[in-house]
Amino acid sequence: MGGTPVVAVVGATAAGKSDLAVGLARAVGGEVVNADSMQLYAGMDVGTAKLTVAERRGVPHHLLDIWDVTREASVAEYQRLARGLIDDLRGRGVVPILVGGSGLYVRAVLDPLEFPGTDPAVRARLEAELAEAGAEPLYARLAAADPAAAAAILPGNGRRIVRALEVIELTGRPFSATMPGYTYVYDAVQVGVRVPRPVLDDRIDRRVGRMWAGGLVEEVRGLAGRGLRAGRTASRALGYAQVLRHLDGDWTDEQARAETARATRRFARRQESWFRRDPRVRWLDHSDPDPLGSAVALVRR
RNA sequence: GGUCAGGUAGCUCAGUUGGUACGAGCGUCCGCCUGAAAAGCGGAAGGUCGGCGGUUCGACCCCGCCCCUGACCA
Repeated sequence: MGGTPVVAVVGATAAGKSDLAVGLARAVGGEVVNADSMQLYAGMDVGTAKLTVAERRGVPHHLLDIWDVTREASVAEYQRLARGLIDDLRGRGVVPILVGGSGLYVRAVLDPLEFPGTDPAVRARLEAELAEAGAEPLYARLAAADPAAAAAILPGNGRRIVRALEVIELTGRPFSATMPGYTYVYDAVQVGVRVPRPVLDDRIDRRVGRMWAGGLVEEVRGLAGRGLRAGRTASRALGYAQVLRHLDGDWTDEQARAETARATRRFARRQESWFRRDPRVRWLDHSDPDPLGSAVALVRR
């Protein structure tokens, strides 16, 4: 604690986080730290609505384009990078402005989350078992080994069951299946950006339209040549997954576009429910005539 | 004007040889989320079964008329 605060701009996709962050950075002497899991990938620009250099208006942006699309994402790795960077910025008296809609990533930075290690071999073995036998037997094993974790994880969620079993096997200790309380590890303030559903849905629609007009299909085609399909995380990104299906002949261009918009709307709902839950988020009122001014006030307190 | 097909959840459609709609997918709303998180998992709310009459102990399923949609014939 102490020193410059860490600011986080959160909210659903297309709500207007990026622009607000740039304005905020210019107003309080800050630099932007990306907290969007997909903008970490180099080459994924159009589909992630990454700000162009011009749109960044001179504000340094960190943690963009640092991963190759073939690499699998990792919250733990992101946490290390982001915290290192934040310490660095604060040391220089710069206000770190974390911006992104990846809720878990934001919490991994601001809250005391500790990620137990991982082991590719163990993981692969459990995943193979999941694919072959389904979640039931794995869940039964988890229930026996760690009742508390099993109680907190739904029986059908193979993904979380596998991770829990992996942690137990690796550490010999129970898996913390529930999030810690809302406690900051830094002096921090989260600014929430949100707009009414109908407005958000409309913005999403138009944004997806702009992505298509802006060459998303070409971007994906290019990335496909650089191994996008082999990227476990990147290949599933909104827009990218759908265009890949289009390129594979499963969907028409129009279907891919419509599916992208639909999936994005659904994603935005999940983001809202994630951030809405955090009582510390200071939401900007949609009708606020001067959202930037209000955000600056929240930061300066 | 005539023939045929069809009118069941917001949408696309199942379904009951007459006995309280077993509905499904999508959408909507809500919740969960500790190394894939733009991922993954779960819950809920929605139906006068086109309208009116009739047959029947009982009709969404049978009969009649009407309305609407589509195709075809004139």
